[in-house]
Amino acid sequence: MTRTRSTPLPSSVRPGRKRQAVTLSEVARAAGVAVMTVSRALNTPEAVSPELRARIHEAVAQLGYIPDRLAGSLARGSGGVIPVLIPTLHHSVHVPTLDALHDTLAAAGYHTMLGTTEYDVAREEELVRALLGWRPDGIILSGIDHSEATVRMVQSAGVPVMELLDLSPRPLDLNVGFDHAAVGRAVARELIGRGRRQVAYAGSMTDSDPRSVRRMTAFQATLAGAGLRADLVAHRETPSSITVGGELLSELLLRHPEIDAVFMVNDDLAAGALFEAQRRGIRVPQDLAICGFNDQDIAANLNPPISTVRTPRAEMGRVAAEMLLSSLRGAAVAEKSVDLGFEIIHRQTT
Amino acid sequence: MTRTRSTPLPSSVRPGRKRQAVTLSEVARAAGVAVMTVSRALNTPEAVSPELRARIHEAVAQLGYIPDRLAGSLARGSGGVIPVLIPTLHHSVHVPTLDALHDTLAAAGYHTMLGTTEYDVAREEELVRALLGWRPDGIILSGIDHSEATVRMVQSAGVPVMELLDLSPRPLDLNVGFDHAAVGRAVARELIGRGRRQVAYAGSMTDSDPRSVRRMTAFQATLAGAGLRADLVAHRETPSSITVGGELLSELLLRHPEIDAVFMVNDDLAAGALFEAQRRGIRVPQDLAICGFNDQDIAANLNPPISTVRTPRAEMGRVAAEMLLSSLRGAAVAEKSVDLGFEIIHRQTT
DNA sequence: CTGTTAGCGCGTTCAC
DNA sequence: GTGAACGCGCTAACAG
Repeated sequence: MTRTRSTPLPSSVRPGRKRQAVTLSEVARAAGVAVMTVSRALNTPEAVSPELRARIHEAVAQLGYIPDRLAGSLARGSGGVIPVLIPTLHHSVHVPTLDALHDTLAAAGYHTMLGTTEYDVAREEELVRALLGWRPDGIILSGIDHSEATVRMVQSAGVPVMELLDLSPRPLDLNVGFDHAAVGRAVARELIGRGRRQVAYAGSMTDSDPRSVRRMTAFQATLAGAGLRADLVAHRETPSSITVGGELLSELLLRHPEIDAVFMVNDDLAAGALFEAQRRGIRVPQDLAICGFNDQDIAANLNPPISTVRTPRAEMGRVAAEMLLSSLRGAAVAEKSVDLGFEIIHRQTT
Repeated sequence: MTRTRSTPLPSSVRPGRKRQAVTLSEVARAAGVAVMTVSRALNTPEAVSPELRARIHEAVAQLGYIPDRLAGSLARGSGGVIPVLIPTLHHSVHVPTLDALHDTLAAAGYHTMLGTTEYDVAREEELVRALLGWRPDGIILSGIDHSEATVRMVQSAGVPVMELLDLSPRPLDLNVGFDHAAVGRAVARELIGRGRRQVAYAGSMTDSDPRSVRRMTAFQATLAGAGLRADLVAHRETPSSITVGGELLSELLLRHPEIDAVFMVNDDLAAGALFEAQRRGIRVPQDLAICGFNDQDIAANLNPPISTVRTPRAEMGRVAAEMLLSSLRGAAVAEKSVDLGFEIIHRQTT
């Protein structure tokens, strides 16, 4: 019994599968060469004689052949996809990171598969399970808080794993981010240092986002350590926005009219708080200091410009992608974990 | 000659391919059933007896088996990926659209492959060629301006094609967007109707973004049609931002101090222009009317709130994904092309 | 440099 | 309800 049919069915008549694309063997037939030669002409052109190469490329163009990456990846054992799991797209904070990630990976020929966890470890686990099915060359996770199953899966996937946005004391593999607790401490100290005594905290996703929790906890601990109240807090579980910022300040003012400073943990919240203060005739920073977070475009441009914390949002993406790529190239990555830091930008609202 | 080896090599010793993941047959062996039974237990559980199903699921959990989607897709003939090509991620205007798209597709079990064209049709063509290699179930393009090769490729891919963000007189297949020329006309008429006579236009990516070109051209034509100057224009080929908005207004004021209105084609530009006007003591809207575009968070919240154009950014993503999905389910889509419209939001800057 | 052989891991088909 | 064979489209390994 032979495996080659003397008269292969034309693809249009082939039963079952709904595939119709031009295949390698059709190109081979058109060019009058073996399948393998076409494969080589496409993947390692220098290994094929110029004449054949020309004939083959002509046939490829003629037929509009597009290599099947499913088949290629299956045969090769891996195929150039890298899942990127970011927290959310309902808000644009993570866009610069995603952008840098995608840019850098795409430039190296990798395809990005997008997933959003919405700050839910169960959802992350489900996504990881599904995406690992594509036999990715690497995987990029957000944060350092994962379910046990997630950890097990990515560890046994046998590919580089990047944990992004946060710093882990014990990374699964690669890790790029900055220290969110340190942000909380630094901002608290900054506000205290400038003479504030009734210091409030306002944020969104403070329950579900572990990084947010770490910032807040450290912030409160620092206040308490300085003998100040640490319970002046308002928060929402909705994405942040200018509008929400105004509402959070109103809420704070209603419950604690005595506050003289507030850490609004995102610049859009800070902007909203600033506008609300201006509507109420509260002088900023004289009556109330406002500090934002992330150093987004809006912070520097309002009047007065808002003090904030510069975070390495794009850098994290770029550096993470580069580390993953060099790990993929087999280079031993010197630093498995890198802290990209942050910086308090003092402007006119504190 | 037989195709089955009596003693198959353990995967760890298998030469060449660097695959290590647990396979169906390993699960089958562990559960003491045939490969096909495991496949069934996973894909059509009702076709397998409860006892076997239980044994199989146990083995799956035990071994940490994750189905290989490359192999599955290859065998099945298609595999649940949908490429989404958006213009750019260097700016967050397109994020709500991408978010809605991804959300809706993910909920239906499809995986999103991300591509950014950066307003370059050659780059779009390259991306389409590469992404079509994954034998996607559908494809989502931005805009209606493509290279001939792109058109040829997507048309012969035999899958639904969505053109998003703009309206085409002759869609390749599915189409969701709104009329950008109509926006230009409407804003020009609005400004003229409010008594403005020296009406300027300022935008970014005005050369490379065809939708931007259509807005500007129609805007200018409407001014000219009303007997007004249509050459009061400033633009940049960089992404828009608050800072750039201020710079564009400065440029306009330098060259044409007589302007009494300006259409800043993005809300961040409009915000920057407003701030710049405030710094210069120019009264808005008395001395200068400012109209933005996109109705982003910032527009409604500044003081004064900025008049703008509400565009259906998230709706486009949702509707497009839903249309694609119903097309995928074989439902004949009633309307191949849908205009989601726009709305001028009059606030206090015009 | 070119062709041949033997799978990659899974689903379809058709027997039992 | 279960199993065996066969092929999806492509590439690694080995001949020639």
